[in-house]
Amino acid sequence: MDKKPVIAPKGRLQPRVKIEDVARKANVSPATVSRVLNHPDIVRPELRDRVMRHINDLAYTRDSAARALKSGRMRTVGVIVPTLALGIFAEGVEALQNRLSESGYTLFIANSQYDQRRELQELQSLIERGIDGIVLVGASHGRELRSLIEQASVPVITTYVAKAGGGIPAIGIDNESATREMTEYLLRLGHVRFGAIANVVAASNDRSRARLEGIQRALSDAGLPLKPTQIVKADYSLAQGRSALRQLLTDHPDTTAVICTTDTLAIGAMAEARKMGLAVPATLSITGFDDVELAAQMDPPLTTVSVPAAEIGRGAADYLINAIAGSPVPRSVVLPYRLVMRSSSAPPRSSARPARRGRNRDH
Amino acid sequence: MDKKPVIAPKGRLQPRVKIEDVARKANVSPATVSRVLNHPDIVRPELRDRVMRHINDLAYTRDSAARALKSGRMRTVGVIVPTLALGIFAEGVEALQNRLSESGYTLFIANSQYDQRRELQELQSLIERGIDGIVLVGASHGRELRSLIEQASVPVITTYVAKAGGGIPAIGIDNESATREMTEYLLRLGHVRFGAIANVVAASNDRSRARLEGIQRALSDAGLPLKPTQIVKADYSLAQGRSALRQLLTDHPDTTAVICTTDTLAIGAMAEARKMGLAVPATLSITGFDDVELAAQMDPPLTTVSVPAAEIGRGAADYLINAIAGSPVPRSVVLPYRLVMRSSSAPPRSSARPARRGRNRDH
DNA sequence: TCGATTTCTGAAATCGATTTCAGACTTAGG
DNA sequence: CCTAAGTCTGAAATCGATTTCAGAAATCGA
Repeated sequence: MDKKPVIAPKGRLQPRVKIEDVARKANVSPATVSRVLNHPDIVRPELRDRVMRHINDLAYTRDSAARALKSGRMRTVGVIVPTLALGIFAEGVEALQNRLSESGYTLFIANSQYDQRRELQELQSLIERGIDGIVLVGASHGRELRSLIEQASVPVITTYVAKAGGGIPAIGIDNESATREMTEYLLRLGHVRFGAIANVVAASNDRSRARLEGIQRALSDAGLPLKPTQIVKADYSLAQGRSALRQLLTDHPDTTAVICTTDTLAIGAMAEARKMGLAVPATLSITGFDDVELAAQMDPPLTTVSVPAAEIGRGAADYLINAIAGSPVPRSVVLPYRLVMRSSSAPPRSSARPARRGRNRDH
Repeated sequence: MDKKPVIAPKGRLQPRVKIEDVARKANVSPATVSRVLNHPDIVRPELRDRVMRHINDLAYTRDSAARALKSGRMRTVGVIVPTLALGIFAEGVEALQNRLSESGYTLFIANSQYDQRRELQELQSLIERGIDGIVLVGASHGRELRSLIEQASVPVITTYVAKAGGGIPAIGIDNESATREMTEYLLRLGHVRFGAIANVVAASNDRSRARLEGIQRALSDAGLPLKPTQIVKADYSLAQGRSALRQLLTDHPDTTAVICTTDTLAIGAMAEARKMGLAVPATLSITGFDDVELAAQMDPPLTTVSVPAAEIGRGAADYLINAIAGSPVPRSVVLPYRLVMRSSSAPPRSSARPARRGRNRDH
């Protein structure tokens, strides 16, 4: 009664259909079957159809290991993101996968939890798997990682940043410039007393660090440099946004504008502001970064910076596909971000100097 | 001046270090090197160390394609999710990847956009890649897909549901039971006039369909079956939650409780309720499903069902690792969900019959 | 010291698909 | 009708690591 198929202990139970089986059935050589599959145009149509029928009949699929061995190409790309919990990374990965899939590539995924050591391990494992290309996130990558990539001579691109060191090409936005612009916008509205909430705790989060620098630079240039207590460092979470705002307003009750380096922090800050009875934007302007789906639905809708995550993912895919094929590729791609002015920001109630025009609220 | 390394056009530029190179350097045969790597214990220690040194010197890593070809094992698992945009799937995938990585497996990822045809294509592609196991989502899978899996005799598990047809094992929660409980809770609070907002538009979203059925069943059992106009079908988005609520209240202005099949819809509904000047929960109770991070931070915090996504991901990984190794595996695993009573739900203002006790608000 | 075990190591076959090379067949031109 | 050019197809080598099988070396007992 050996009816129930035992789970194959070593090799497969029903020996896989091989190219030779198809060849025999179709009365041709394995070479011809291979040609039908790989270069259909060089096989006589009627023969091609006949072989095709048998391929379908037997439900034959090529063994990718054998294929990869012979061709040296795995048709596989790997991506290492800090985490998938952030919608912005998930969106990028999804776009990346979709574009790769269209070109017959399959995507390995790994996550580093913002830990450079883990990133290195995962990369090692991916390289051993013979990936043809690798997508990273951010600009902070250790020397070891770079030399590993170089040694493996695998095309690489890093994402979500405008440039990265070590000769690694990048595709993304200029984070510093984005917050600089955002800050300048708030300055133009008439704000003078700022606070910043930044998730710069994780060592490898260069993006948020760049964003914080953008804020600082703009304010320094305006002659209003931030004091350390005007900057609250946080981890990434909504709850941290809440506590950060509370702390900020404890130290500086007269703050009129709070710039956050992520929407999550900003949303947390807004929730806390509401709880503290502060009207947004009347008494407090709050801005975020990322433009997550929820940002537009907040009450009031959140002023933020929109990051073209899907475009980044697609761009990274295209870059690698070209690089793998040996086509020329750009050094780096800087994508435009978009400042999205919504109603969580407005001129301060009692502006030091009156806003330039009467109803210059937003937009 | 051929200094700048041209991107390898066909094969690798610097020919990969092979096992034979190591063998030659160490003055042994390739077989010995292989043994050092795979069965170190059967090689004389001093020889083993010598070979090891050369392996490190040459930075040799095995070609995984050749290895997979010979052994028939890729040490690779694939997952197909509807989308990564939903935090709940992203969280599950992350946990899945982490657990797999610990066991030396690498994860292929693909997404179906709730399209069964795409799911089938991606699966086909994954199977051709020789994956050792596959993780799916949900219970609606076409016959074709099931026969493909059977034919490939690849271990499979489906996630986020308590059971699936076609002999596919599952790990997840009982969605129908969860909404049934949620509905019964609202009934106990004294609600009589219900509305449901369900994202059942996508053909393959069996989870939300099960959730809707749970609501319907509970209300039928209570003698309050939902009329078709009391059910608003939506796609998955916050904006749809808004418009759904508006439509629901247009048709049934006296509704006191709205049950949504996802938090996103519920959050949209809450936003719209606020805009319409309806107090939540005083005049309208709203509940969600998923317990996304934001749910607890809403104002008022959202009553919802918590789904153990990370546990599902880990469980799926463990299942496959065992199944691949030939170890015995459970038929299915039903994980507990958790009803999280927060303040978006309360007894109706003018309950048909008074709530059983005076201050039976929630929890 | 010699033969019998036991322990290690190496030669060679193998996994399955791809591709070169050359041969067989078809078609066109004279 | 025959040769030349062109079109297809098949035999066999190849990719790199693993593993069987058998032989060489080392160990042990007598």
